[in-house]
Amino acid sequence: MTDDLHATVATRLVADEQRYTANRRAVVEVLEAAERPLTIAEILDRRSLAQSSVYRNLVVLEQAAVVHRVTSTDEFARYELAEDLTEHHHHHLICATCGKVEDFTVAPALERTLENAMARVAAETGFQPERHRLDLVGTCATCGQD
Amino acid sequence: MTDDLHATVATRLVADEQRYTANRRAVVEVLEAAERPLTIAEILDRRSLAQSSVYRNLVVLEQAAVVHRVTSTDEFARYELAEDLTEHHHHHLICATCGKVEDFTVAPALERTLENAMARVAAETGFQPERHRLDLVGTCATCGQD
DNA sequence: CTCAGTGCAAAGGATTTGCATGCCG
DNA sequence: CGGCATGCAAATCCTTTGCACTGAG
Repeated sequence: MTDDLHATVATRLVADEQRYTANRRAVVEVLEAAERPLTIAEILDRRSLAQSSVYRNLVVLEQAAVVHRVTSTDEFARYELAEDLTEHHHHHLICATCGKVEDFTVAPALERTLENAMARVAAETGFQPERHRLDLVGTCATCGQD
Repeated sequence: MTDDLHATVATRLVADEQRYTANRRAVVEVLEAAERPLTIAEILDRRSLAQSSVYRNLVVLEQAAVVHRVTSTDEFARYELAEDLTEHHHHHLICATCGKVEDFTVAPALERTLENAMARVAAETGFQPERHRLDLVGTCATCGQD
């Protein structure tokens, strides 16, 4: 599974005329090991890398559709592996207090309903939807212990 | 309707021990006139106000539940009037290319399904959902004209 | 009079970029 | 060898803050 992942990443980078360097692999490994989207600071905590390289490589990886950028309520950008590189489609629980982002999934029936709604919107407006973002914003278990 | 709006805003601010000043009213009027969430720069374009006052007043207005902060794919924060001050609950079409945010609504049945899903997640995890965020990310009509 | 709100300018902090060096192809 | 990736440090840019001033109650 892991080998598959790196092979796929390499393919996507090559398709984008980019190399799969050691630093880029390091970033992918960190995100693979994480169970939730990580901030740049969290990536740097887990691997000793130059900050600017992480920023630059995340741009490259996002452009090659390897990683996905997630926005929370705070000012930090967070990154996760693209959904089609991991097991499945998921959504986010966003803590309005601390900004932490956790993953969750919903029933397939609801997903299908969402897809239908997206298609309808595309038909009614000039907007071309690529993906949907269903997040729950609230208070995480940790911040809720007051 | 407009008078109602300002009366409600005033009430919320008073409840938060804040005044409804001319600058704050100006911000509310700008957001009321807009048909989509606006960036700080867009607010400043529409009214001649000190940048710092806009930032500070948006903090106050958000805390009083008068305005709501929306995150897009770009680095600019966007603001809109709280949903319960305007006609109805809506979602956002977010352009991945230019960051622009437009409003849209979905069928009530889908909304109810979403509410149910939220309640289930709350029961299964320690997370306390306050609201949901269903956005469609894609390409807007303008950026799609290539 | 008092104190919150305002405006200007300077500071903060995440992110980006310039440039010299290193390394893959 | 040539060119992209890297790392350090400096620059950017959205946002926040310090401070003196104004105005509402």
